[in-house]
Amino acid sequence: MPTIRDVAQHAGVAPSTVSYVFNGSRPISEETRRRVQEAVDALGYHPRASARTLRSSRTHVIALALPRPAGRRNAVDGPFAIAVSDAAVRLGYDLLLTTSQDKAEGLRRVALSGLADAAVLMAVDMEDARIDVVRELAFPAALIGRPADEDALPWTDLDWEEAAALAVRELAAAGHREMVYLAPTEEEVAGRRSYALRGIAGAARGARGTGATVTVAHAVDDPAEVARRLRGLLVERADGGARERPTALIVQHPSAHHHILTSMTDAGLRTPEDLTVVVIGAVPGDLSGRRLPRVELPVETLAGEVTRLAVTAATALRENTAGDAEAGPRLLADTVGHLLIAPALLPGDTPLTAPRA
Amino acid sequence: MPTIRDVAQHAGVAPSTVSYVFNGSRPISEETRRRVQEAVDALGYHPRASARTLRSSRTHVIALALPRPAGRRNAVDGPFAIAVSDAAVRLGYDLLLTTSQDKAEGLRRVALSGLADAAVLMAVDMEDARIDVVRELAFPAALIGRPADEDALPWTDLDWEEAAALAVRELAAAGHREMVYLAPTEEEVAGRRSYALRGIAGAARGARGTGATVTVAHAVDDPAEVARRLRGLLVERADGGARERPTALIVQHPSAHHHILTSMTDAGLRTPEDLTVVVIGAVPGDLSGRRLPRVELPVETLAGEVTRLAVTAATALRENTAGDAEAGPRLLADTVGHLLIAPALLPGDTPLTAPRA
DNA sequence: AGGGGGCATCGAATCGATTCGACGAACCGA
DNA sequence: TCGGTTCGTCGAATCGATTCGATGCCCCCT
Repeated sequence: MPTIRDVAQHAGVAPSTVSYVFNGSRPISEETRRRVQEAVDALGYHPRASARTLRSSRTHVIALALPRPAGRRNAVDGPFAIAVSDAAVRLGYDLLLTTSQDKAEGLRRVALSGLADAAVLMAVDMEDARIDVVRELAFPAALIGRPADEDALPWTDLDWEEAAALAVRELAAAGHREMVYLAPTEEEVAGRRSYALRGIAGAARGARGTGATVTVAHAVDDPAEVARRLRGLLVERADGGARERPTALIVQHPSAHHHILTSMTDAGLRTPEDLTVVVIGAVPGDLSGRRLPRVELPVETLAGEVTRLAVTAATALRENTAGDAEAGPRLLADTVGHLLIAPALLPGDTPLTAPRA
Repeated sequence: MPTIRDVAQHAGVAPSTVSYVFNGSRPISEETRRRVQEAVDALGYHPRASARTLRSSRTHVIALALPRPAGRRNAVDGPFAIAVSDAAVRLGYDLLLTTSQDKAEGLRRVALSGLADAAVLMAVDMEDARIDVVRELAFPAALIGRPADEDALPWTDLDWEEAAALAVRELAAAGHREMVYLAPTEEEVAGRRSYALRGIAGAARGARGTGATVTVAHAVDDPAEVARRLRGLLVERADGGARERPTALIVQHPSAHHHILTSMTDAGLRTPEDLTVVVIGAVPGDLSGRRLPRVELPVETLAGEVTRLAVTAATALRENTAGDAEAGPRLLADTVGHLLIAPALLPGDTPLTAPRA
């Protein structure tokens, strides 16, 4: 494998000159540039990433920290990982995928061994151990998901609260009085997953002042069990009919999106005849069955923005901490900012209007 | 950030001694080992990956080459990527995710710049440009998917042909005479995707000698269109009833798995009353609706094996080419071997037996 | 004619680990 | 007591780039 010395020799210049040709940090004459380029082509030269990194302490790699709570499979992790990778490539970075059972361990190792310039943190909890890790190490990072402490690090997220509120408001405006909010699983709520708590809060907020009532139920991964819960809420009516029968269902759990129609069929319910169904957080292009009204999760947008935020943080840290050891943590704290994506309620094949009175 | 020199100084030994403590390549006294360990803990030392790599030319990174044909979203890519990452971590490697529109470009860059020790290639076509790239560069690689040239590189795959044949045979044995094989999309067949071609071939093979007839139809991503095709094949009967009505449906397209039940509902078909449905290549735990009889795609197994193959190839190449420049390509050609996973037909909630005569 | 200032390039130091040859000490057998 | 091992450690070279100070050259202005 040829090195920069070989190229220099072949072109009749010094190695440093070849380096300048590559990264343009000093002026180079057109003639020299051409000769170097010829040598590069002739020898098939490609710079060794490790040498480059060792000297310049830049890796051109972004780490994606993907926590993997044992056994759980998440429908959105994969698309997100791929979208972040695409975004990174567009910005001239490669992506290192860090999955570890222990949420913080892999991330700490990657940061300490200098494998990446910045990190993107997925599936953020309200209080997330990884946030403490990157702050302690003064490692540039950006989050997909809105943490409780909004000023700790740059982040971007869909405005889940407004998404849920929007769905409730629109359904109320269309005449629904009783709705069911099928929220993420109880485990996710107990784990203080940001999007789960905010979605539920938004549903309550959206109902306020409309006169509509929203009952929160929790999803499970098993379609049959979802069907059973739906039946309990919508058909058998535990309260014996003291309240009106719900006419709208809002589904936030990603794994339930896939099979909600099947679960409804199992429960003996049809849409839109018996129930208007709105999906929140649908992965674009991933909707099973008929196109339901929905708020999509803007995967590409979020991935693009979070990657940009991470790169910006890395750049800011590199440029502003030269010679100032204290600047790092301070900088990460108030750098770069946040981006909350406003939800849009997309129409489906079925209307929002309430089923017959 | 402390370096190996700082640790050496703190422990009162030479840097080389610290290195030996870390990677155990020479005997170290218990006393020295303890002192070094203390210094490491006291200073919070962690070796810099780039320096390590530069000197030893080992990265402890595996690249995952994930081709992204523009616009197509694949339900299995994400789970595979995550599973390969898990497997890599278990073997002491990190995973670099390489997605590029142009299938070979990212891979070539990663190999040439020495970012990884080996590559795992996903979504392999029968003839795949990336195979030529890694062979040309003598870069250790293993494939998920069975290429036409089986001896070019190590690979592992589900035996799709046998999976389809198995499903057909079992259905025939249960009394079905006419079946529909809902295969991957026409684009995938035209692109010579390995699993698509082999599945279709297997369906034909499985029918041989059983007296059963298998009609191949192609899936599409749009559930409504799938419903229309099912109706054409199973209800409206283009041939005007010259043949018996199909009683079994085998679904191989991963995106159709999600919504096959909804599509059937739309087509006015029920299972098992009207039609026995078998799914091939289901992602474990991802089945929507009732648990249909199925051959699962052993994602964890395949990911684990392909990672092992890639690491083995890297090790073999490193150990056997010392001083022998010609050995590389030759070694990759006949090293390590293949692993074809035998399919298992898992029972669902519904039996395989034919609907009423 | 002489001095000042850019421009283009060179040479050498440097990043932080690994690895190999050498060397002192301890131990063994003859 | 002496030569030969073995064990544990050291020192120095090395991997392949980047980066900075120095330098030569040409041009322009006074």
